[in-house]
Amino acid sequence: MAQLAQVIVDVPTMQTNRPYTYQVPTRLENQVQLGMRVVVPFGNGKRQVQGFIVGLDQPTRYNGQLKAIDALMDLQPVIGDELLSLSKWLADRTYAFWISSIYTMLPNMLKAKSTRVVKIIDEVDEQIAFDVFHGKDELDFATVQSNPQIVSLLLKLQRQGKVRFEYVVADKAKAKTTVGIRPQLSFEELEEARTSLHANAHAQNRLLSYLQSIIGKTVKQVDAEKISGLKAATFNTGVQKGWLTKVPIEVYRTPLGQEPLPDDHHLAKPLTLNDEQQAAANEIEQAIDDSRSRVFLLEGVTGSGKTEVYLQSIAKALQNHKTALMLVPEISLTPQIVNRVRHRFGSKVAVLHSGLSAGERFDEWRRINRGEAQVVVGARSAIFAPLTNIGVIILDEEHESSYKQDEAPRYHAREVAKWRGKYNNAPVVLGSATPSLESRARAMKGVYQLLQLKHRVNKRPLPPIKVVDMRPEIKERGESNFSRELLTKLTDRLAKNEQSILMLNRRGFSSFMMCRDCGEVLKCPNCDISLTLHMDSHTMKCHYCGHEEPIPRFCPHCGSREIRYYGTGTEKVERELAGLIPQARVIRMDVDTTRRKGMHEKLLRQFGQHKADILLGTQMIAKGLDFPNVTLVGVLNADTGLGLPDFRSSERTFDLLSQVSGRAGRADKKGEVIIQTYNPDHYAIRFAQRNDYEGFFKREMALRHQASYPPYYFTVRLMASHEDEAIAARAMAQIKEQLTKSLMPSTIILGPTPRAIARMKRRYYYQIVIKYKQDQHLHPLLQKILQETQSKGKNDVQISIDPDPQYFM
DNA sequence: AGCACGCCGACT
DNA sequence: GTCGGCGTGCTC
Repeated sequence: MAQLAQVIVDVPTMQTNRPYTYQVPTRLENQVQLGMRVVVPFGNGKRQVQGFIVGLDQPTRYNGQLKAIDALMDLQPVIGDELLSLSKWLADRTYAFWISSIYTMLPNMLKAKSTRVVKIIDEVDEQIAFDVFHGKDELDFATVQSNPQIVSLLLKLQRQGKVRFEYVVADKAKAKTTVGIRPQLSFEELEEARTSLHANAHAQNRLLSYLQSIIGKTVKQVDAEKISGLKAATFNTGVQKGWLTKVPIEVYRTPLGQEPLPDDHHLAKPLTLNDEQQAAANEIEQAIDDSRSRVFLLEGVTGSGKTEVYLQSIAKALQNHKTALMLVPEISLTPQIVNRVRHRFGSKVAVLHSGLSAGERFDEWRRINRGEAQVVVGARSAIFAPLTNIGVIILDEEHESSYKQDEAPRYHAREVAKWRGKYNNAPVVLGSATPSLESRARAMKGVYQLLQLKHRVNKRPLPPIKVVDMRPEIKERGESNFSRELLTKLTDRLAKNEQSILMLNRRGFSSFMMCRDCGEVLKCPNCDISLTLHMDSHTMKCHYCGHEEPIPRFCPHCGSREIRYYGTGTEKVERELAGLIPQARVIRMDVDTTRRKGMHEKLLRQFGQHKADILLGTQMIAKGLDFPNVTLVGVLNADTGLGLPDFRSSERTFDLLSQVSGRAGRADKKGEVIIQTYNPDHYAIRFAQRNDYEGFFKREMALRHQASYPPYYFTVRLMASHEDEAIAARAMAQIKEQLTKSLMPSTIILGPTPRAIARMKRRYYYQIVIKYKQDQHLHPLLQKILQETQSKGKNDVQISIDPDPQYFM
């Protein structure tokens, strides 16, 4: 009986989200392996698609005629056993297509491009041959697809049997190569060739000697030229005479500034740990030794030396002949941290981040896949690095929301890390100065093991934080982003030739209403969550329960007319600053000034070289920066984030303020922090001012408990969209009915409500938020809803599901 | 996704 | 009568 293979095809729809069975042709029987890419026929006609082998020799219940695999795209599997089962789990967990989660784990280059080509097989009209086919005998269908006239013409020609549609699955995965030189003859034969040379053919004579010295080897031509001192032309002559051949040699693309460091010399030595660090490291290293899949929460204030604990844990894993994976939020994946790891572990390190080109990314991936790199540092998607035998997984800044992917598959890197930790029997270390409430709560329950670093390595106290109330400022001086106090301090730093960092909090740029007199933010009477301004309907809406009210003219709290929506931009602030302190040199860092590749690093380098006095930026400057000459940090608007319709808004504000405060006074000079706010008494700001994580945690937990939010409840968000608002709304109403019928009474269903941006890309969005403690009906029910509402075209309601959403907006 | 099949309106 | 519109259903 013929060998069978189960294949997941690259057709991301609900209907095709399952393996299809194919026959393995005899010629491929010895080569097929799980996790390889294949080209398979799929559907009517001659359509070909890329697929992945996810099973071999499993019985099939399919009664129809099986088709055969056309070709294997790989000699070695591109997904190992671990990642294969992870992909299945991921698809299930996040309600994504299996094929989508497979692609999420792989570099883009492994996604083959499938093109349709129209080939002329019989004489066609001259005019058509010229106009449509440009005189050639084939045509890329994609180039004419949008022209209905040409499309129908081609279809007509197809019916007449004059043209044929063909499919080409083209692999984009190309290794970069350089020219290599290999002697073609034996030592004696080369010697023989020497005798027939002209007496004055010195170069050829030298080439023969050189070739004799590299018998049986392949040398890059660039190196060969350097060593032998010969020119390219001489090597070409050698080829002509049959002395040598040129062969491609695979080389890795080297990202700029990431040239491999040699392993052998002056790798940075481990630093000496203090008692607290040592205690934490001991626990982690013990777990590595014992191959225990324990989760640790490493909670340490800024400057407490978490990174050194990470590095020594990685060293331990390597010592045990295992590999290590370290995740860092993209935003803090700065050369500073990367270099620290690379200087410790040299060429064992592979780095994955968004700045790499597709080719560079593919090469780093291959280095890992081949076992040439044992330490991986990267952002979110690096959690899928093809490491085997992982000894430890580290997530730095585990509370960062960027660990959650906000498009399908909507996975959280922390959850994937825990899965891989379990699979590999390896500990997972979650590190943060301000752990997420979820993680900290688990640590309190003993689900995670809490490791605390309470003291800073240099024993320096954290900089004092002053909160400035902007309400009287505005009253006395009118519109300004700068309080008198902040201006005075900035001028003072300028005089002392010290630097300052100013952060403009861009979170919450969306439109909410706040009173400039009393700081009151307009909230929903039912939900205790800010209302969002909807300009289309001229109303304030609650995105949780759907409550709606007119835009207020007076503050409902103090009656002031000074209630308006809130927000400002870095550019505006920069202009104001130029007017107030014209002599200050300012570097502005936001999405606009850092869009170009390498600009981020360049601006930071300039600031580090003191080419500016003030670094003005958005959240992107809150993390990881370490400039010894910075003695003042100012937060222009601490409270914008508080106005967001998001139950995590306080947590995020607390995190942000804690982070940015750590940027001041890193070295010997004393630092200080100014926080400007309209809500000086808000607990997130108060606790941040006192560096009191513990206090914040307790207070916030109480609020979450009271309002039934995570970590007391799990959440899922369902979204439906349609061009017709009524249809989207109706679909959601029906879904709600289904949910209410089948879910447990303790499960809370909120909505449906229109989303903050109710209309996007000409579609209307509605959402339902489900809060539950445990409900075994939920998962199967959501799967069922997805199946039933499977959209067959843009005329159908599209449903998407977001487990553990980061935002509810 | 892409393609075929199938059932209705305006044309060589 | 047929060409082609897009609703429906299937792809091992």
